[in-house]
Amino acid sequence: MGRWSPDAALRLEASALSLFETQGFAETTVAQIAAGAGLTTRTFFRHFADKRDVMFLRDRELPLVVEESLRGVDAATSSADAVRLGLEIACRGLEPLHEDFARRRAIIRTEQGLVERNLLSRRHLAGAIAAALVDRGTDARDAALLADVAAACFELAVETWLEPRSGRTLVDAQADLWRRARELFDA
Amino acid sequence: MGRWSPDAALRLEASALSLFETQGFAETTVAQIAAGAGLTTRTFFRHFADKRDVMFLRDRELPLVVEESLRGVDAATSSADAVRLGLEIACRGLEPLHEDFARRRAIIRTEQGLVERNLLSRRHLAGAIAAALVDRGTDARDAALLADVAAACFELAVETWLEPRSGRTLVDAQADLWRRARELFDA
DNA sequence: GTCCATGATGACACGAGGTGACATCACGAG
DNA sequence: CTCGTGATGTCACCTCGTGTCATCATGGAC
Repeated sequence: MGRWSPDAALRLEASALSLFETQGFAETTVAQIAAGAGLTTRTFFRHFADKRDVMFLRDRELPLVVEESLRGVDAATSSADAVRLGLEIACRGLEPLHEDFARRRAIIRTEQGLVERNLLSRRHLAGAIAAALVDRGTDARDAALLADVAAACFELAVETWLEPRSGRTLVDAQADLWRRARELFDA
Repeated sequence: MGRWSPDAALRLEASALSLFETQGFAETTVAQIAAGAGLTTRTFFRHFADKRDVMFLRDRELPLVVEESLRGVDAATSSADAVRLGLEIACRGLEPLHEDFARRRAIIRTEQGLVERNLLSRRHLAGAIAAALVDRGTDARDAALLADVAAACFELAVETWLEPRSGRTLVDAQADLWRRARELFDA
């Protein structure tokens, strides 16, 4: 590997998060972020595709986790239930990160560019879900539809989960929304 | 108003579309787009927030149209059916624009930044739907969920509609997906 | 122990995106 | 005719993001 701290990306993320919180996203320069991590601008862009990307480091593995979880679900389960269960398993691992998610969410909300990037992150999640569904035999079009709905549920669940003093679990909020979706369709 | 052609934005859009098709998005400069429309770079940014935005000029009024359509639906109709019907009405107006949508979609697919921006456009649509639902008495959380699902259906319907030689109507594809979504939930 | 391949980082130059401030110029109202 | 208005042009400027090459510590080959 090399002698350099193996956590350059993490240091950059911490520096960015702190600066964005105090000065705002637009008012913060990539050079400042890099300096805060003891690195240079050029190195920042070796770890992140662009300035916004530093806010989504933690989201990179989520699609992989969900895909993995989904593969572990009994093959006899219906597509819809499989997605619900797979997502539930993945959600359990996120519960301890509540504080971190809340900080990042607060920043994301302040900038349209970050909202956009968050939507892309959500789409990557939907893509992973759809891929896993196709692998277990679901029709491609159905998989895309179901994955999109699932990603929407996930997003709204996160929103509820992060509400100050909501006291609710991510898994719980997720299950609730899933139930609600079914009711809305039956009505 | 002034003597200047009132269609500066349209000229810029046409110039951009043409250049993106021949050279690609990344290889095209805002200065080139502006020159193609007989304008300057500065003027481009008076009409569009950024370089990507020029591809979404036509999407600006869609949320308004959908919101309008949704308000016209009988108040006794269920939320889910209201959204489906409102979207169907709006879709009818888009049918003649098939060619235009296809051109833009082909370009959007080539660039992640444009895909992102397209997701934001879709979110604006969802926001408008949710707002209209809340106005007719739907619970806010249910409205957000339903609007997100509707936007997902719309997106996938557009995708099907634009498939070469699909021969399908946008309204038809939309209805089909809506039906499919219900079936997937019941399974 | 020495030498070398490797991989992360630094240094530098540069094009392009995007904005603020001020000038310009044609039109319509009076 | 004059003046206000609104869209555009001009210029300066900063930041983003990338290509390119140099640097330097590490681990393995010998």
